[in-house]
Amino acid sequence: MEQDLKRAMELIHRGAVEVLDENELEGKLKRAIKTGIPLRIKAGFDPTAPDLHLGHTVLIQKMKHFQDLGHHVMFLIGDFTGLIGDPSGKSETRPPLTPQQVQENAGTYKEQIFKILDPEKTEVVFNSVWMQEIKSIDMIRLCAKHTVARMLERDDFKKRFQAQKPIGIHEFIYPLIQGYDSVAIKADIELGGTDQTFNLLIGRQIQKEYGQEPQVVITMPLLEGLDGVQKMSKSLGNYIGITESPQDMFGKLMSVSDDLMFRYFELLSSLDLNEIKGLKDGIADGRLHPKDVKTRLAQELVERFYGDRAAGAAKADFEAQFSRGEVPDDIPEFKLSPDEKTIYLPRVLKEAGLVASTSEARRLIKQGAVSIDGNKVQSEEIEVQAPRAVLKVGKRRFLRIMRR
RNA sequence: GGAGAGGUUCCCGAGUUGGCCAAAGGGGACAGACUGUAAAUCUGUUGGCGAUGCCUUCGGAGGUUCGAAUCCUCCCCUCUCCA
Repeated sequence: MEQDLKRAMELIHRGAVEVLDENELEGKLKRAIKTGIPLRIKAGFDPTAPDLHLGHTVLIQKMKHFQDLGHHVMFLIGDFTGLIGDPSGKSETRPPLTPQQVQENAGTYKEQIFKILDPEKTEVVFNSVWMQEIKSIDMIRLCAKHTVARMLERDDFKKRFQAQKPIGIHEFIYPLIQGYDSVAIKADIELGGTDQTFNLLIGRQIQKEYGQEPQVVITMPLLEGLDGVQKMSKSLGNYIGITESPQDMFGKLMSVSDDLMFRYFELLSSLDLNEIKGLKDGIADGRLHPKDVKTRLAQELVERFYGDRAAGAAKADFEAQFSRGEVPDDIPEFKLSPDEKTIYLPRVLKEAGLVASTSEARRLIKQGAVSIDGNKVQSEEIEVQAPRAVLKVGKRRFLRIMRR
């Protein structure tokens, strides 16, 4: 019993930022071990963005830990709260998703999360199920359990309030509903990113109001995106999606800064902290080259989603393209008619989707960013003699020109 | 309901005695040099168009004018104070 508890506490704490409250967690775990009744673990997700990225996996890995410890993991899809949009300053009330869309998104979610979680042990729930039924008067009673002053304690609201930015009343409802979800599913523990701390804590309070034992809140760090500063998110475009190709995943990982690489090691890899420290020291005293260490990270993560064969291939492709400057095999093609002797490059680049506009193409040509078969292109109108030629724009955009 | 401030290009933010404004500056992004597709640094680009010009942009719709982001009218939205 002591052994089990210790093991559980260790695993649960790995990577976690905060556990509120430690004693309550221990109490719940003890009870679960004693009675054999698993704890109910809640984690909520937005219904509109079923494109999971590595940032999400930090949380999903933690869910997995609980699963491994034998607890009941509930993957909550906030299809009702999704209509409000989590307050972030720019979010707005969103048009309702149709039941079909919700189901589709849920299906996509499942495909993705089951790369990590055990489908047999994961319950997927939708908060529209109980929120759809709630009566207006009950909604108002729910609102009555919180005050504006306390709502304004939330960092995001506080900042906007002080900056005189608009705050919609409906945005106050979001945390309340999220809290009510915990009541509805009788959550013992809720997991979330540190940005969710406020919402998660409201869950505790609301549960108490409804006569339940308050959930334990465990927050996980937010993974920085590729820029190394802002949190990884699709809308910022600084993400690595878990459904991206092994090549893209590998390449994006190789492009992160050395500092960020260690953050990724810490939050995403399965290496223990001592090993990571060893790598860091190795680089510091020159025994290891940072690039090799980064390669190891990229390989491990690609392997997790695609297996070692694909990871090896991704690595080989990467080195061929960037270390040796070779042209990748799998590049888009553009077919010329046999009588076309010269081509107007901006048009071709635009039609092939390598640039957004002919103006952009012209600028890039002027800047020396475009080459054909390794030779820099000087003019917009070029002759193509060989039956096939490779156009390159910047470092990673390729196009094969072929004759029909 | 009343009074005031404000809505500018991807973002922030100049510009409102009408022309010199496709619109300063910063950020981001992209490209070039240097490299390890790292960081840092330096340089350039950053509405569209087969293009020394033309077209579309400054919350929306009209109007004044040879000419409007800049002036007038109405409308929409945000914030502050008062009630």
